[in-house]
Amino acid sequence: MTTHAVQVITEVGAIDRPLDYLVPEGWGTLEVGDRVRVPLQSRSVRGWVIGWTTPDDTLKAVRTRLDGGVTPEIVDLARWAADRWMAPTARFLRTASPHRLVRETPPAPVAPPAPALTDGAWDLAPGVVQVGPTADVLGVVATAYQASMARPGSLVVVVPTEGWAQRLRRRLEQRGVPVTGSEDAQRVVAGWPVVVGTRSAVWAPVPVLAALVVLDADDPSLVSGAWPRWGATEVAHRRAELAGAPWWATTVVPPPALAVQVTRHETRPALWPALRVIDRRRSDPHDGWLAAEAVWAAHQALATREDVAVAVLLQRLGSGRLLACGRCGELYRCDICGGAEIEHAEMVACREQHAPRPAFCRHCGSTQVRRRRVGVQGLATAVAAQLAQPVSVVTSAARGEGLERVVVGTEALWSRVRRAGLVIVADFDQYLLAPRADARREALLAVARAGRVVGGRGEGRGAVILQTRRSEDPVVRALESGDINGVLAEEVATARQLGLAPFGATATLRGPGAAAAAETLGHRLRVWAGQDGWTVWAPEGHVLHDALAGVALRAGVRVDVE
DNA sequence: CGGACAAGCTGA
DNA sequence: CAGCTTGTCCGG
Repeated sequence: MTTHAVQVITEVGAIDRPLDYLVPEGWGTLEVGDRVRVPLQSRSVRGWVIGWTTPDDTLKAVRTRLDGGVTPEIVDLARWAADRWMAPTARFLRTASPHRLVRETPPAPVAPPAPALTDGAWDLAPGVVQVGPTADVLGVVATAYQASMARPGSLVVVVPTEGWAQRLRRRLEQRGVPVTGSEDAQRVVAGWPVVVGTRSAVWAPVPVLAALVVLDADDPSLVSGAWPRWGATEVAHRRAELAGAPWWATTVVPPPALAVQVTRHETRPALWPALRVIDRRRSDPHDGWLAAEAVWAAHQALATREDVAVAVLLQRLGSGRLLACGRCGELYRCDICGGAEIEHAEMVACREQHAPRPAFCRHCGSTQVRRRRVGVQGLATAVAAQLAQPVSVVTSAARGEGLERVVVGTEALWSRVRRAGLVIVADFDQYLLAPRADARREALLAVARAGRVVGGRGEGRGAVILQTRRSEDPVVRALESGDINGVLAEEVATARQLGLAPFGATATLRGPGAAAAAETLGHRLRVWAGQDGWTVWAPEGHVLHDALAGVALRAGVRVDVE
């Protein structure tokens, strides 16, 4: 059968519907997913074939056929994602399409048995596996590789960072597995047995998908930072479903939406780091930034480790402000939300202004207030003085060349420090009291990341020190025990109560037209104003979706579907 | 997105 | 009423 006309999605995102074009005589067939150049008014734009249609002599003809197309399966996936995140299909097709042109395709090797890998397989049924932070998840990859060998096609592995992808590729190569990066378009299109890459790798246009793995599925870098805010874990789930392929995901601190999908727990206390909690209400107020016990532990680590010995973590840059009682050391916290209170005129109140009140300590009644200004730079100076050691500062802005043996920084330091003898979380309360819904999860994640750097509990391993004024907090208690499931269950319960994902759906409207759109939606759904937009809530995803259908993709309104 | 075209404003 | 800006529409 000869194909005479095709439906094309163009790169012009604002159109976001297929336009029909004739296929010139003698071209043979165009396939779904092929890239083409087509005329559009006076322009010539690129696009993707997404289907066939009946020819009509009013139609214009396809100009040229281009390299670098995708598979029909990816076209389906992109259309699903466009619906899910209310964004143009072309956005996702572009993410999926090879960036460099495919010249010639080398034949892909056949996936060989790799005993050095598969002997370590965990033998898990497909699903979401909760693991401890220091677990070696190569066992999950091995399980998936074994499963992929029993089927035609490629195993695609998605990890949060490029560094992790490189290390994983090296380990797989050493075990005799033919592996390629997702950026190597030639090999991906040729159907290499294993493809490893970061977020966008979930779109890798391998000819046939045999199995899929997402490692650290809860990592925020698996969600796009820019609009549309699509998440690789959800895309992976859907892609595996569409392809009928098994998929695995690992998670250390699953958010509620992922926690309810966990099918297996491979976590135990030994996989969490050894923890020391220093309650600063009970330590000497003259100690300075680091409590005496933390200084002592730091000197121990410096004496026993050659490389980076001590990493001191502080969550935020200059902006963090906390009030504490000048007499008993109790923190000023909101009665209603538990968030940190800061000064507003003559009163103190949390960031949401729930219950402004005069400044006095709830614990001891003292009106003596100590203001604590928090910043990495100031902390670094103080730590250098306390330890009498040179200190490196690592933030997302400032990342020096070589590192001293003591490193002070924000979360950005994890990208520089892979091993350390000791991690000191200078002010764990900044996590616990952060005015955000997932503050407790972030707190757990911070310790999980620290754990990866110091190792699990055991002889000769490092430790994590938490400096806090809330040693009785359930999060601190859970981390001490090495079992966070109680806290995770609480988070799920809270999400259920508040109607957060997966028990409800929210989207944020931004841009000049957002206020008007929010006004209209307010008749049917709950709508409230946030810091930089309007949040719309519905009890179910499809209700929200139907309501937003008229708003999304309209000029002046940008919709972020969470 | 970006071109086409209509409607509105300005100056002589 | 030419010449320019601003807004709305629409593409195969």
